Amino acid sequence: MPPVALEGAARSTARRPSDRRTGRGQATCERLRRVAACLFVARGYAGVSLDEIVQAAGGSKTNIYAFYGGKEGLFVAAIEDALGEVLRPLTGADTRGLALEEGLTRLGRALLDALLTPEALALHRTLIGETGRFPRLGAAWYAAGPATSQRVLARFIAEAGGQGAEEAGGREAARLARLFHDMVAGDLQHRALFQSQPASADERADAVAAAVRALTAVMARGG
Amino acid sequence: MPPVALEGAARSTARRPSDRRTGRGQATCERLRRVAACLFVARGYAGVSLDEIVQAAGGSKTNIYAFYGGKEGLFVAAIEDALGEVLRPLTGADTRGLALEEGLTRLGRALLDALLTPEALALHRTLIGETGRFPRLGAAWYAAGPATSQRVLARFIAEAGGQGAEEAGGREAARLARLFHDMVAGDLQHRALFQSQPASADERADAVAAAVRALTAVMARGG
DNA sequence: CATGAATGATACTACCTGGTATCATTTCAT
DNA sequence: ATGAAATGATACCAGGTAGTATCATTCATG
Repeated sequence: MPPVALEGAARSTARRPSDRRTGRGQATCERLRRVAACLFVARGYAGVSLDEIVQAAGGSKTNIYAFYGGKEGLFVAAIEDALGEVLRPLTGADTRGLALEEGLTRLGRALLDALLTPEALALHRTLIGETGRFPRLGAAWYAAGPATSQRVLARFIAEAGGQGAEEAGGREAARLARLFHDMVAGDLQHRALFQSQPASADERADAVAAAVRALTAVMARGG
Repeated sequence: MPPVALEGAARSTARRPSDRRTGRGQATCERLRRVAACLFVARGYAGVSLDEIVQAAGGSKTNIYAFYGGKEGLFVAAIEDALGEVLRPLTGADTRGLALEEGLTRLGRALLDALLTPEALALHRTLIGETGRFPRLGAAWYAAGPATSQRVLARFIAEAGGQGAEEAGGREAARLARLFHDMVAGDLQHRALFQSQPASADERADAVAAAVRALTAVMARGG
């Protein structure tokens, strides 16, 4: 999946003196975005100052205002960059030809591993706090996160789902995917976000196993 | 459920010139906390200044430092106040004697109605952003939120749960409660938090119905 | 190589905010 | 009633930050 596009909003306020940009300029532009992403994700929008970003990345505030139009533009561009990375392991998982339970287990573990990464959790925290100021980012996060996960899961369920799933078409697979997604991620994600308890590998495996059993039960009985 | 106690941490930095407090003092102390709760919940810790709180609530910054020790103390006290209110409708729901599906439906709707309240969503957003600075508040939120919901659900499931549930004791009921909780709340809460789409009454009813069907399927088949 | 634009370093400006100090006013116990 | 303590209003301080301006330096292109 390509990174979600926010071009219009992000760049609208940016003053582009011209499109002739030096190679050096291009490089610092990207360096600023990368460094800003790390800092913003780790400490939130208000917790990072432009001076700090510049000091860590090189270049100068001149670049930030020329390229991104200001702090908000840089924030949007930086977060936008970071979004695509979060679910990489899930979207990259190969489940072709696997049996239902085996594939669900593999996808569930990949999902948990992706969601409970320190980076994913930090991004989640940062984003949720700024959804009011940057609604587009919130929508982009949902699209890149839960929506993407559910799509991947639904595709596999529709393929491997035997009896009940294919009858009602993709609609039913999507519903099952959402249930599975929430059963796998819900509680462990909450605990990680609020209690700072990382959830051991055993707990993750248990959660996935429980969700797999539950989903197969639902499918067998026509939930 | 009593409001979660954070006395030690919250008040530790507060300078109490003495315990003789005027009636007027007591009143403004509470007024400050109430007003601060509204503002903090709506706009986050960094988004509200002490001057603004004082201007809205009356009194003066002197009170804040005398009663709460500073901005952080006031924040903790204010959020602590707000926590108890969130799940009131769920903990107050009466499901005695109801059949399994009927009770689950009622509890599920109460849960969604509580979680998707604008105030609950705002509180969620504010808290998640400040979990790093105030870990105790994050834990308190989990205890007052998901943990409490799951306990209420588990109790009902253990009572009404017929065949499978009581065999394995409360352990199994707790597992089922967690699955149900996550199936009901997971996706709609995510969408509300990130997409600012409030989820219509129909969507809520559908989500609850799907979760109820799924849980009964799991219980019938021994998930 | 020369020139003008792009970039970098830096200083500066408003502005805001948490926290403290000051002093007038109110409250309450005696 | 009265005086000490609590409270309120206000001004002030120190620190920090987004954004702008300035000017030297570097780059790309003819």
